[in-house]
Amino acid sequence: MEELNNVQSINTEEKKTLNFIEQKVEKDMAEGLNGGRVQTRFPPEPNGYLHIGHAKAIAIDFGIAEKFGGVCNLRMDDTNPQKEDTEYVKAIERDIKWLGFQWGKVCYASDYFQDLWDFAEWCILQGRAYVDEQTSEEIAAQKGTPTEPGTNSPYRDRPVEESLRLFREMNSGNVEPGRMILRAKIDMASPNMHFRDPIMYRVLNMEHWRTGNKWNAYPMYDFTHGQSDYLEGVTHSICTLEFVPHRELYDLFVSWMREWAADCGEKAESGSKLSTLNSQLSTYQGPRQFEFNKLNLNYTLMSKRNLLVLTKEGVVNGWDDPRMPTICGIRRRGYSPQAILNFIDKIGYTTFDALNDIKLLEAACREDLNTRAIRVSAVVDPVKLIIDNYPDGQVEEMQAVNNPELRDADGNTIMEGNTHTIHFSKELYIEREDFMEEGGKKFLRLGPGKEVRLKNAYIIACSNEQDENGNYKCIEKDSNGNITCIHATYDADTKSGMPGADRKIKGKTLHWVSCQHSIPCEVRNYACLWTCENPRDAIKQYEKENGVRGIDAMRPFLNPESLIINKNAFIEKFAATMPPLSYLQFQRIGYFNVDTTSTPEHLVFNKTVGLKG
RNA sequence: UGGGCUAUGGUGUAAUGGUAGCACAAGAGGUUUUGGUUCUCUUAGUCUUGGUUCGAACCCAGGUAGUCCAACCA
Repeated sequence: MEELNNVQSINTEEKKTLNFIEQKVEKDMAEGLNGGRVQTRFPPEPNGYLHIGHAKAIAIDFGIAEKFGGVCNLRMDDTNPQKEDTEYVKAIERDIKWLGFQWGKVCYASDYFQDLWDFAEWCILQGRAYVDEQTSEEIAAQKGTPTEPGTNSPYRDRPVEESLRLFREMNSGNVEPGRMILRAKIDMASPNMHFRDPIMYRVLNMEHWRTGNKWNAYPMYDFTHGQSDYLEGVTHSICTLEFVPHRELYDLFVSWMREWAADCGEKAESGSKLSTLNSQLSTYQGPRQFEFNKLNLNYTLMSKRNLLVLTKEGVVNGWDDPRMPTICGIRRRGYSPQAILNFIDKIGYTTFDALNDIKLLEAACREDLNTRAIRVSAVVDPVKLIIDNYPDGQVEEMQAVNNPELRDADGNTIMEGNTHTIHFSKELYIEREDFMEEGGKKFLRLGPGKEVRLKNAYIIACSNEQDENGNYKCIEKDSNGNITCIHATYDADTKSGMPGADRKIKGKTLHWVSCQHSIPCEVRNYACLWTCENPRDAIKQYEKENGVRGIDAMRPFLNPESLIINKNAFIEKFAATMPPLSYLQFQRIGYFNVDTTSTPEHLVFNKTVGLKG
């Protein structure tokens, strides 16, 4: 009985973690829909780089397939040859792999152009589609408004044969773009605007990067997506909330396609697509669309169109600029795939249009990097510290732990293979902010009369002796009063690892590097690109109020301090051996990543995120 | 002002007619050779008005607020 209870509680526990889409999938499987099969797809348009919003879609598309033993295909939604390019395909594939997902196969909407064409001809023959020869302005005017019904096109009831002839002509290359389109005959009075005789095909007379010159007329999204899902065998077609109004049309076209399969499948050559679809009619009910809320992050602009402006105008240095919300930008910034996935898991999938706090992403990042990052010492704003009583020219080698979070079963830090050598000498650099002449009681770092520990080294102290002018003897200053050098003495009995090192002191432990044994490096500090919480809305409003567009509407909200380059930092030698994209923690400062442009001659580090507090 | 969708602490999310829980953020304290980590604890919530019900965050109706839809884009 107890066992039974345990099993039950585990089951309910698991159920609790399912989001509303996963619950629907689970229910469909339990009911044996589509033969209990699950298939999803991730369908980017290859016209730009993937961003963290896509990561949310990727996580659920691939995640559901993984969770329910199905497959997820990567499908390039390439129905618009004027915007798409092969250059993006590779980047998309690379980013998905980096996130840790694996697709069943890579498909292209353009793979289905012939099927779509045949289906469209069938629709014409059924009297469900017609060629309209009006201008786009006329068509728009007839569409009505959300509050007023539209009116029928004069071409709506033209003979089927005429539509069929003109449709074929649309693909001949002899028809000017805009001259005619193929429309579905549905309902010009529908409250759903997408039902007012939607456009199925338009003439572009343009070469497609995959199909070349074979096609001159190309299908629209609404006449492609559900059909591609159906032709591929997708069961659950997951997309974002703005496609909710499309769902009815999606379902309609899928149902037409099933009719098409039933109608023409018998006569079709056996083994052909149509014949296969016909034979599957009873076991494959067809795809259904499910929608979730897309990712909105505060202080972040997500839309591809706007990101393109930022790169073109040189506001950022390319798509992989560490300030960009692109997957490649975030990767270069130093986020781990797991950090992104954990964040996505935390914000969840709902139908509420939420604005997520970027702090949650940063928290997820710290949480993951804490277990992953190699601890090193870097001094980003150096001031010289001389240990007066340390022998000139002496150098000591000490051991520093790479990652204290690497623990054995008892919770103790594993030391074996988890340390690296550091060098201690008479002249060191410490952070300027770690010394205060008048720090007060709460300032637990260095100052006259104060004692601190140098990480992995010795306890040191500054004397509070003053000269005849009342100046502290431990501080050297330039003519402007800036501190140029600090003097301290070390307690030789307190070397890290020795018994004397256990001495408790009031001061904190400071990081440091040896002047002679550290390497100058460049550290890039990042902040949000935007000064307002919701740049998308702010830009939109500014565009409206001032009649400007693009970059001019963005400028007022750009953070001038989103990138601050510091070329005065020093880092311990060990860090110079780290390859690009290594996860590091500069102790007491934050998480940093080796930039993709970093070389041993010119070390560059990107600040991923600061330590908490 | 037509239709669709949505509303739970500061933020995000759970509770699927039966004890409003979790994470982040914020605050207090302990531990600590990172003012990190970790461990305690605290603060704070069902948009509104009705209805159905023994019982409503959940179902229904109205209101309010937000959001999406009138591209030969996806």
